[in-house]
This record gives sequence, C-alpha cells and structure tokens, in this order.
Amino acid sequence: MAISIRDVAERAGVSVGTVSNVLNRPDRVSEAVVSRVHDAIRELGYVRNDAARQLRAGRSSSVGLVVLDARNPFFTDIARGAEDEAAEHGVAVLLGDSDEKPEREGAYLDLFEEQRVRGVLVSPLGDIRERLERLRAHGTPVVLVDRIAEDATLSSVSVDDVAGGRTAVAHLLAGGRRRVAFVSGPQTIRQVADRLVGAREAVAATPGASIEVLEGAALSVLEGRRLGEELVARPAAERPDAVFAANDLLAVGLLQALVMRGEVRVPDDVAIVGFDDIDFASATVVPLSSIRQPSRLIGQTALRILLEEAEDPELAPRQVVFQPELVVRESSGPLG
Amino acid sequence: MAISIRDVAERAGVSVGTVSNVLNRPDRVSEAVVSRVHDAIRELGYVRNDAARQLRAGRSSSVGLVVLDARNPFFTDIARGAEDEAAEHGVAVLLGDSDEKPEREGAYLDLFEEQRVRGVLVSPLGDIRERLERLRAHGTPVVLVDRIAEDATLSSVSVDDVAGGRTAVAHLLAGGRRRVAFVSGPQTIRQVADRLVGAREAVAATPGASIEVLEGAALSVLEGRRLGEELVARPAAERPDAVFAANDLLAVGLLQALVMRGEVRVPDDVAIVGFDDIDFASATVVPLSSIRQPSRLIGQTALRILLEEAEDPELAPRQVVFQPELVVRESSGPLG
DNA sequence: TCTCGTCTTTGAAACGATTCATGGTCTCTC
DNA sequence: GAGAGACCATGAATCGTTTCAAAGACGAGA
Repeated sequence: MAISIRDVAERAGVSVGTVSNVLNRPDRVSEAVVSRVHDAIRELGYVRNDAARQLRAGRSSSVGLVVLDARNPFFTDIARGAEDEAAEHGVAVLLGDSDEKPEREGAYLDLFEEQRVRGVLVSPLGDIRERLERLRAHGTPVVLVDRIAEDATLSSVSVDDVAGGRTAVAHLLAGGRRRVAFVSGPQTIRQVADRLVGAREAVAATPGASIEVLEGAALSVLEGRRLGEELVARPAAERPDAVFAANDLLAVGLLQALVMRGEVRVPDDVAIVGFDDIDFASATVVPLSSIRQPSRLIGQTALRILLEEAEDPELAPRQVVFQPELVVRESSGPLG
Repeated sequence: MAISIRDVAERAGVSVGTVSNVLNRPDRVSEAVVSRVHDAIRELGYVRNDAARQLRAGRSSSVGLVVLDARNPFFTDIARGAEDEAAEHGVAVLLGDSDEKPEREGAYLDLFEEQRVRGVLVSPLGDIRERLERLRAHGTPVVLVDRIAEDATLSSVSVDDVAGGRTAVAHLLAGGRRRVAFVSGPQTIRQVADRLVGAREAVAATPGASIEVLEGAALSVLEGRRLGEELVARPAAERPDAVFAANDLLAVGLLQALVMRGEVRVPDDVAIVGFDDIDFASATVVPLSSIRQPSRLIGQTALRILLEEAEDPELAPRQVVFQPELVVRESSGPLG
C-alpha cells in the first residue's frame, strides 16, 4: 500500500541511498538523476515516512509546549510566538493543553518524551521540578514559560509577577481605594501566588489599606462570574472598593456579574484591574485596566533558548524576566 | 545514551520480545517476569521510543487538526471537543493553525501526511478538495469541520451557515432595521460566503430592505475595528442601521470602534449581530447578540467520525449538519 | 514411560529512512 | 600512457520496536 523510498529507487533506476541523497543533499547527486528521482516521486505520490526518519536520527524535529489553558488568549499568544520562531528553524510545535490539571500535564510530558522531542516548553502547574530535571538529565532541554525557575537548574522566560501585582494594587490605592479584594485562581499556581505577594506589598506600604483574598477554583470567565456573584450578594458596606483579578478571564467574568445586576457600578463602586491584557480587555462592558505581558515575545524567546540548549547541552540555564506594564482603562478610573 | 528495550531486557535477564510483551500484552507473561521487567524499566528510566513503534505499526496514534485561527475561541472550543473525544480513544491531537493562510494550511497537511497520522480534521481555507481527496485515496481519512463537503466525497461536520445568516438578518429586520451591512471576512472562506447568502435571502424577503457588503481581510478583532472606523467616518445618514458580522471577533472589533467614539450608539443607531457566540460575546461593551454554534460538539463528532473511518475505510462519507441558534442580547435591541 | 497440550519465552525478521565506507568513471596533468 | 583527484552511485548496516513461528518446560492422562 504505502510507497517507500525503495519503490522510488526502483522506478528511477537508482539505489535507495541515492534517493535519500536527492532528498537530503541534492548537491551530491548529478542533475540528471535528481530530476529522474523527482519524476519518480511525483509519479508514485511518494511521501516521506517521518517515523523512520526520526528513528534513524534519534530525535524528532518537533518541540512540545504545554500550556495551562489553551482557551486563554494569553497562552495562545505565547503559542503563536513560539510557532513563529519554530517555523524559522524548520521545527514544529506540538501543543498540549493541561487545562490546569496535573494529570494532563503529566500525560503530555510522557507523550513528548516518547516522541523524543527536541525539547519542551512548559508553563508548569504543580511542583514538577523533579520531573523536569529528570527530563533534562536525560537530554531533553526544558524551558519554563511564564514562570521563573527558582533554583536556576532550568532556563525560564517569565514576567515579574510580584512587580505586576504590586503595580496593579498600587495603582488602585493611588486612585483612593482602600479595601482591596484579590480575586484569585488556585494559589497552587505560582503565578497567582506571586501576584498576591506583590499585591500585599503594595497594601502594606499604604496605611489604612487592607486586602482580602477570594480564591477561585480556576482562572476562567465562569469562575470569575461565580466570585462576582458572591461579591454582589454581600451587603454594600461589606464589598471591597477595588478588585485585582489574577487574570483577565477572571476579571471579565467578574465584570459580567457586577455590571449585569446593575447594582454595582464600575469603576464608581468598585475599580477593577486584571492581568495579561488580552485583546478582549479593551472590548469589555467597561474597558478593563490590566497588566500587560509581552506574551508573544515570551513564546519566541523561550523557543529560541530551547533550541540553543538543544544545540549545545552544556549551556548554563538562563533566566529571562520581562517587566510587565500597567495599561489603564475605564475600569480603574478614580473614585467618583 | 538513550535506553532501549534491549537494555531493559538485559537488565531483567529476559529477551527483547518478552519486554515488548510485558508492555503490550502483559497477560501472556508470567507475573514474576512482569514485575522483574517493570523493576528494570524503573531502574533504568526507560521510555518507549514512539518513532520505532510507529514505524513498525505503519501509522501513528495521532490525528491532525488544522484550524483557521487558533486564537478564535470558536476554534479552540472545537479543538477542545476533539481532544476530549480523542483522549477517550487513546489518541493524541496535533493542532495546526493555518492562520487563514493557504500555504500554512498546506504545510500542516504535508507534515501530518509525513507523520502518517490516523486521519485529518480540517477546517479548509481555499479550494483544497483535490488535495484532500488524494489524501483520502492514499488511505488517510479526512473529515471537514465547520464546512460541508459539497460533493459528498468526504465526510463533514458543519453548521448550516446559510440558515444562520438568514436567521441573523431576519432578526435585525424584524427589529425594524432596513439598511443592513454585512461586515465580512474574505469571501473566499466558504463559511463567510454562505452566511452572506443567507443574509441576502432574508433581505430579499423583506420589501424595502437593502444590504451592503464590507469585506475585511481577516476574521479578526483588529480587522473589525478597522471596518468599524470606516463606518464611523461616514456621514450619519450614510451609515447602516444594522450590521451582521461574519463572526464575533469582527463584531467585537466593530463594537470597540463604534462605541469608543461615542458618536454611534448601539443598538439605538446601529444594531449588531455576530456569529459563533464565543464566551466573550456576553461580556462586551454592549452584550453581543450572536448565532450560536455547538462548537465543542462539532469537534467531538468530527473526531468520532474520523476514527470510525480510520477503522473501516469502506465507510461511506457522512455529512452532519447542525442547526445554529440565535442568542439575543442587547446589541440588537429594538429601534429606539 | 510416552504423548499431548498448555503456558512461557525466545530470537530473528520487518518496518523505512539515513549514513558511510567502498568502488567505479572520468578528467586532468605530467 | 599512467597516476592522481574529483565526482557519483552503491548497498549494507543501523536506529528501536513489534510480531510470530518455533522451541522449551511442565503436568496430566494413558
């Protein structure tokens, strides 16, 4: 059924090795033969078998990327950046969505390892440092994305989440707010925890300011809406006057819940700042202030580092940390 | 460097074939040996080489999925549905984003073919029927997603775009609007063209109604904003009183452009209906009316059909067409 | 004791590509 | 006319797994 290089060789009247040469180093083959082989390929509809190729080569020409949530535009932007960079190097990106579930994260890492990928980009979920270091020890480079490698045994490309959290809350406080709520995803996600650390720092620096934490089960629009409804259900006096959301999806859900009821005005009653500055942030009911991350650049940079490490395994791990940037829109306007 | 099944066999004091049996049909191997082999695997940190496996098997255990735009939540939902279904069958999904570019679409198809995937799910861009039929003839099943296979030589899972377009515009007309604009993506994308056909039908059925077409270069938020700015720049009298956008991303961009200027009120001056009903639709400046598609179900169904065809290549192609559903929100409220 | 059947294990062949040492031609130079 | 060098093509070995015919071990029944 399947056409192999052998059939092509026979048809073109040359040896298998020659066909392979035509495909991979055409300069070593005479022109006449090159075109004869190409004809045969076309006539037979031959398609290279990548499995055989990889087997011989000992590794694939793909890299793996595991993200926390493929539906979050922030991660699709990272993926886009990685793909762009990968395309330039003739490498494909296999995308895995861990959906914030450790077992899915593990399954994708297993899969990538079996595929002998060139390397793995991970936006890690739980504590899988050990797993990743083992991977690296076995010769598969690993680069963390959107999270720093604390102990510097791995490379990472991330954003200063603590600074981001600090900036966000400092901005809210500067607008005159004092009772801040941090609408959070699972604290086990490091990025979330770091943003809270920054938020607390800003609060600590401002006399009279306080912060409470509302921990959601996921970083999603739905979860944001749920937490928003909790807030609306409170007596007005017990509501915060400012909310810092751990990411824009939560913030969007929050906005929906607050504004739809009509009971809470944004930003008059509650100011909101999100995180990520996804494309939709400027299109929401009340345009959303947010902390912008250079998502595409993160993906690009991570992939570049990954390929460099694949090239030279002796390279020392590097930590790249970008600084996030506050984008002010209506949702965090000054106290009315 | 790499540990192979051979090393495991040696360590466990058995033959290679036995190790393979332990991995694939443990019931044929005595318990004592099974555990001895598992110990060896653990001690050596053995990981199966998928390339060798595939080579022997003649095909991979993945399927390919090519979408028009991985940043569009509609397609990530389709992907999610496909992944869910795939996971149940122990199959992985390789995601390719054609980014509305025919050459990228082709590149992904080439890649998938070289990988000998079990099958391919495509949301096709240009006219690649021939290419896809060749693929299928070579033994790789193909299922079209989000687009019907006109000549029924391939299976497809889609939504009735004509009906969707008709419903959307009929709804706008029923609200008293008469001068409709279709804010479109490239007409070469079949879904876009079909939605316009439906829109025209609705207009034709209503005396006094007219429709104009604004063709954008892509189905993106950015492009929607650009077209929106074009509309705002017109003298008020020349603006349409209703807009049907080819998808929600365009609609969101449009909304941004119209509302931000403050010159055009939605829905008072212009009513808007989008298409896809993405999660964000209900969170926009003015909550967006839209035509809902069962995106996740589309992905699931497509993958199921694909696997069935992979199982039995003789199966006749099937066309599954879902009916879309109008979701009315504020953006298409009645004429003020 | 011999035969037959069951249960395990073995080892070699096969999948399809790439690589590389080998050998054959041809041309050029002295 | 011989030797050297450049240029091409060859084909066997190899990658790591799975499969399958065959062999070995063992027990039961005659």
